[in-house]
Amino acid sequence: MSQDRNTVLVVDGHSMAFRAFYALPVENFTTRGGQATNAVYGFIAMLVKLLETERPSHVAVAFDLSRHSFRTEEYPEYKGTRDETPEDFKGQVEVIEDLLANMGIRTLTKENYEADDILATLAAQAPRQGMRVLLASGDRDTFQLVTDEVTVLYPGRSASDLQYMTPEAVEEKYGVTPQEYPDLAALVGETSDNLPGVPGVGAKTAAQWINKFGGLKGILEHVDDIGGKRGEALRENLSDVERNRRLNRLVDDLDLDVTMDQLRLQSADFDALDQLFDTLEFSTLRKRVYRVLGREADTQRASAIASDMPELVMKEVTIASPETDVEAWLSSYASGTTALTFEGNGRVTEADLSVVGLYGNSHGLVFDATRLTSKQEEAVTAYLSGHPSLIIHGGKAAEHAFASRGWKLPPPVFDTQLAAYLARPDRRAYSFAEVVSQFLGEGMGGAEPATLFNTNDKEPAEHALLLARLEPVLRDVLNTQEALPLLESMEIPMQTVLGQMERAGIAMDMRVLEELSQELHGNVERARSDAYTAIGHEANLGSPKQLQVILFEELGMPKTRKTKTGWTTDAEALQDLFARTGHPFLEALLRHRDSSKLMQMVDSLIGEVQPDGRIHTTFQQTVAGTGRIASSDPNLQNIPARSDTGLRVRGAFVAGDEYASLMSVDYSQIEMRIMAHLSEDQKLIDAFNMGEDLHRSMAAMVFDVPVDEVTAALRSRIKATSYGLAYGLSAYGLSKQLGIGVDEARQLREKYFERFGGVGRYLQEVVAQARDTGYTETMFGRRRYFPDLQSTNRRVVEMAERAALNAPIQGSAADIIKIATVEVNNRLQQGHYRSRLLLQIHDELLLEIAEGEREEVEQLAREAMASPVNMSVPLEVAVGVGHSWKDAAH
DNA sequence: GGGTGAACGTA
DNA sequence: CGTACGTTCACCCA
Repeated sequence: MSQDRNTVLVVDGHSMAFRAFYALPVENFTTRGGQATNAVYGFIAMLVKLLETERPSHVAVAFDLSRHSFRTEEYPEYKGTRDETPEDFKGQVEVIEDLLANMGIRTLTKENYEADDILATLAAQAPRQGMRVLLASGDRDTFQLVTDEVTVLYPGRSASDLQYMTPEAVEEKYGVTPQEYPDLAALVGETSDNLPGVPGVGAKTAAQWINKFGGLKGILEHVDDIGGKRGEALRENLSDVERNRRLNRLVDDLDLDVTMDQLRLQSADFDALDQLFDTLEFSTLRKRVYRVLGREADTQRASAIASDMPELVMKEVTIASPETDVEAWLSSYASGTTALTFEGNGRVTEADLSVVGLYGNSHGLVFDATRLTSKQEEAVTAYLSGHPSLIIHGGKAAEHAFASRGWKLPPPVFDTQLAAYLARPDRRAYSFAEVVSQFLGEGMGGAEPATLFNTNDKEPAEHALLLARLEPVLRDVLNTQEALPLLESMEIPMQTVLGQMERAGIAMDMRVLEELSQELHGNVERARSDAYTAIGHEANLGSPKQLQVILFEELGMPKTRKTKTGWTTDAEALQDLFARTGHPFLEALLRHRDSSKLMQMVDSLIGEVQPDGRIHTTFQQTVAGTGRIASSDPNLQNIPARSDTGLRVRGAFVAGDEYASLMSVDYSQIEMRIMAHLSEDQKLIDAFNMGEDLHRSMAAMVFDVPVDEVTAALRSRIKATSYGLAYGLSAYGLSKQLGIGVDEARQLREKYFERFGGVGRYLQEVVAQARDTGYTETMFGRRRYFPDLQSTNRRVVEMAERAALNAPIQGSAADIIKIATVEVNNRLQQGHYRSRLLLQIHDELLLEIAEGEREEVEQLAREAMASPVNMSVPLEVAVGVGHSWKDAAH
């Protein structure tokens, strides 16, 4: 029986600590004694995160001994441009070494060599012992070490946000293989190492040459064949390039005086760690460190249990040729649950399918969808129409890709992408590689030794095997979160509907768009020339930097609110300046902003119209932490709805030729209703049940006046307060929003909570529970985790608190609409209506209505929308119908 | 060309 | 110093 493979994690200590040092503001990481701790904190946080997510069996941290190495011997200027090590950084490395020693983690150094050479040596050794290797380094030279067995974790935005550099990732980013990367680096140069490259040659050109001539060697052989300025520059700098290549080659055969076994995690000295953490004043990080160290035993047990499960293996992979009996393969091996992968494009407007991989019953099949015999193609068609139980990663994209070859892919029984999203909704990406890495703890190439193939042909089937192995792991995770019903009854059905909506697209009236575009171009030109006249010269009105010069230097206007880079020139600030100065430039500028923004939107919409006269957006099901759907390429969830001109854009979204009208169905105040239900605040529930205007009723309650005496001003104050609260608005924010004093805003808030005390209690409770359990939950059990609540940075904590308090509200609304969307679609299909869903805009569904179906569909939609859940307040729905989206508004 | 910040549209 | 998104532009860097 095969076990989980051992994994060794090797960290370049100096470079990762340095990254942390610059990523974390030292002001927030200083002990009372004045000792800077930002690098220590960032480094340990990064390490703990890796220990948690990757569960390596072996760990080592490599350090440079000094700046001096064999590289500086050859080239004394190596890394010569680096500034003196900052004062605050010194000493932190020693603290890190101290911590590591007491955590039971080996540190490694080698006289005359750099830490990266140690990484290279271990990366060469470990795979020979069947181990997987993770290298954490901020030095791009390590990319040359990447293989199927070796992944480099390279810091992104923050030190703990690591990119997984697999062979695929390196190739995608640089256009060359990991082995060729140092050739590229030699040509391009590395400023941080003081290694100049060929002037005028960037990564693009370098990759081009490498691919054309087959690496640096080939380039040097053909150096005279390269024309142009760049070729000349290359010839002039050959010695630099060759030197760069010598210096960036990592040494992978050092004698390190340790065996792999000595890199296993040793037992920690908790007494010593206690003392260290006390002086560092880390409390939350201490807990995380202890948890991950103490959990080591549990991990072993868990993997022991896992290895008791029947192991999925690959006995044979069939690469389809014209002679292959695909039908026989499918009936032998794909009658049970089958994992399916594909290569191609899953975007609806450019859908395309090339290679397909299947794994079922210990056997793999790979076929090129473009080269099947008609008999094989029919076999696949028949198979898919028999409702096979498929495991897929990202079913919507797969469905589009298969549709491009005329195949109808059934909804998967398990979608690992959606499952990973439900398990951890705050990750920004759910590529197959990342999900495999996170939940299987393996790199993409890291299949079982028994199933390790080196030929690329079999890769789709190997991936399908990984997919099959992923399924029970994710199923288990969702099971413990009780989120399996969310996957099966909400997300997977929703995915199918989203796919249908994407394929349907929405018809555009080009005449309206073109006319609007022309008019807006005119407006922009006029506003531009008015603006130039007002200041007597031209300028780029789209450049905040130039605007700041004009406003605050030339015109000497009072300074506005600060941003990170200067002073804001946003619309609100400009309005304010206009009110104070009345300068005509401001008026023209505001007009220009408005018109050009709209112009850009209209022009980009025109460009998005497909040959069928419709726009096909892409709905993103795994990007919003709260569970909402997002729309992109183009985003149809932010089409203007307020200003008059903006509304004319909505006038361009129309019913298609075969249809009679568009119908908009939306929930009224769904988030407030959810607040009422979840908080069980009787007064708020009463306000809804009064059946009158909600904000009016609430205002009457707060200000203690009869409903018909509520003025528009009072009503809008309460409306703003209500919505603000669901977002965690402060008294300060409320005062700004309403244009009243902070004291007055605070009084309003207090009065509000006097009347609606249950709401305040509920909101506090949500945050308290999030702090306690680490997550919030929607009405349907969708979780969102809030690790930032444990941050030492007050701002970060407060942001997390606001997000936490909003998550169950926004998330429950998202759940309800998902159920309603699926339900509307089901009823439309069961009733064999031609009318169909086109868009989902958070609390609104837009439908295309066939002639004669309007009334029945309205009835059906109303029922479906009201059905998802029984709450203590009714779900109210508003319906509008018209030729265009604008006309369908209500 | 890639990444970031400002600004702004929606719910 | 209000949540959740996506897009655009300018700007800075390499």
